[in-house]
Amino acid sequence: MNDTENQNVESAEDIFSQRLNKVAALQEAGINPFGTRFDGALKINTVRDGYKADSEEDQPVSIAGRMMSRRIMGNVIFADVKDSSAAIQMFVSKKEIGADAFNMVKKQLDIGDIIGASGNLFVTQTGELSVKVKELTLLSKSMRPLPEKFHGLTNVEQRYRQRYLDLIMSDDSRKVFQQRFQIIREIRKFLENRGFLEVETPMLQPMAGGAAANPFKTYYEALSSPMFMRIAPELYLKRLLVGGFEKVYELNRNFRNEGMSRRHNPEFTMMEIYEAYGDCRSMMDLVEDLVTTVAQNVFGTLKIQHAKGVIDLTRPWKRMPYRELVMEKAGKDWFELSKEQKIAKARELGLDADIMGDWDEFEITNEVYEKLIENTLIQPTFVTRLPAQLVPLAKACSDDPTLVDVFELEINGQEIAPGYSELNDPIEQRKRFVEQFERDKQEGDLMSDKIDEDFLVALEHGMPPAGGMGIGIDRLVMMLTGAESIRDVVLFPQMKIKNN
RNA sequence: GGGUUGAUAGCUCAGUCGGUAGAGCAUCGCCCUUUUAAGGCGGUGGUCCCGGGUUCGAGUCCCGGUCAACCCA
Repeated sequence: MNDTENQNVESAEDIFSQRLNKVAALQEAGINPFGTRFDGALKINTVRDGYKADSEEDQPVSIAGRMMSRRIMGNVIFADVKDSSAAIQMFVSKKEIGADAFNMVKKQLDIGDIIGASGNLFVTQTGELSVKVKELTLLSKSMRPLPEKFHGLTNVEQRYRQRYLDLIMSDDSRKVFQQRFQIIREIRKFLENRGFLEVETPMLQPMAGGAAANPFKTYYEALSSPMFMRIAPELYLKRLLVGGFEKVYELNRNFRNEGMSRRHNPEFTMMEIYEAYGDCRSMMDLVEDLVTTVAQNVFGTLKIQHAKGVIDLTRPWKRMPYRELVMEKAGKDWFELSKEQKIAKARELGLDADIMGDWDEFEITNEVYEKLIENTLIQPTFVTRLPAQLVPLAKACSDDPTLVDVFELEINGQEIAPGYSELNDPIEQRKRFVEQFERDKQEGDLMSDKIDEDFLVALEHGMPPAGGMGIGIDRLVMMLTGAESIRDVVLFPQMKIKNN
């Protein structure tokens, strides 16, 4: 076989096959292409920060990371290496490391390989801080090519399905997730400092209660019994209030068997907080304090830039009764209008009134709220005193039994957190469960086929008055990072299975 | 569930009126000791998302489907 033929055979191979050949060649040369532990590497940002420009002495460093790009200049190679903290340029010269090692780097290494390198820091003619490599160790051969270096991975679908590539290529994307987990850490720290206990309650439940949502259904073989993935931890956390835990929270996954959208993922992270002897006002104070502390600690500011403008989290946040917001939008006399007049007015306001014929009046009012008011609440706003029909698990307002003593925190036109003065009257609670049960049965909702008797028995033993609150962590992260889609703050968002 | 838009090389994208499938990056070979979206010369690489249809001929036109993004419910 002559040289030309050899070249053709080799070049006809795809990239994966070429890399298999390189792996074989490396093993032949006694080099493990999938290396082991590598000690002594500094984080690259530490290396960069530690460089002394005016020093005459050698500045030896050791780094480890992924080779992101490479420029071969004959007998010298420049390569950019990136770790979780930063990137730095390596300078590899034949003179420095010898012909064999140099040829290994030139012929057997690829962009995407994970390497360890040690050498001395210096600055190139063009002013780039670099590591003059004395020793280079292959830590893991990459068998597949990285996305294009300049544009990165822009295919949205692929960024979600192969998140690791997105994380390798996009500093912005990686930063959002680092911020997400910082936010969660700061939340835990904040609550710890205020004496809250983080608890864990069942995700696998015999009945999925605590919210109005469709659960995922599964089956427990050992008990021969259907089970549900939880839609909320609420009813278990309240049992803990009965049990004497006074300040508890849970921060973990909920599951709802509903559609996916820019704002919904079927599994999402929820935090619920309960404080005995508090009410929804103590919860408003708490969440204001919590969110501003977290924003300040993670982002160093209370002003968050969004597509629609700047959200200013500076306290105190606006508190507005629901009815006043509705009257601002739909007229002072809204609540005196008859149902027919309300429908006419709704039509006037631009809503689709044709579908409202068999609605209750509170539903028409709520349509006005949801369609015309909620998305205008960009700056943090506590919407308070909601109609009792909308919120079945809260205490009534002492001065008006048709309203409940709750809030919904709206920021950037989205509901971030609902908070309640929790219902601790077991007789009233039972009444509402029964009403709900009857209503669902009429509507043929098969999911709520029984009442949570265990929970009612717990309440009947006495639950202290309490404030409770839920925060959708994904939406909070969206709000704080300026993300427009929940898929940009969830590492592995749910996707349809793709058959090739 | 409905509407709109999209899917072409590993990645980023062109592809005209229906007539042999293109570029840049990556990759392979050669040159090159301070580059940094390095450069120069020469190659390899395609289930044009899938399945039908129209046509002498389909990446392109028509029908059905899959996946995705956005909007609406």
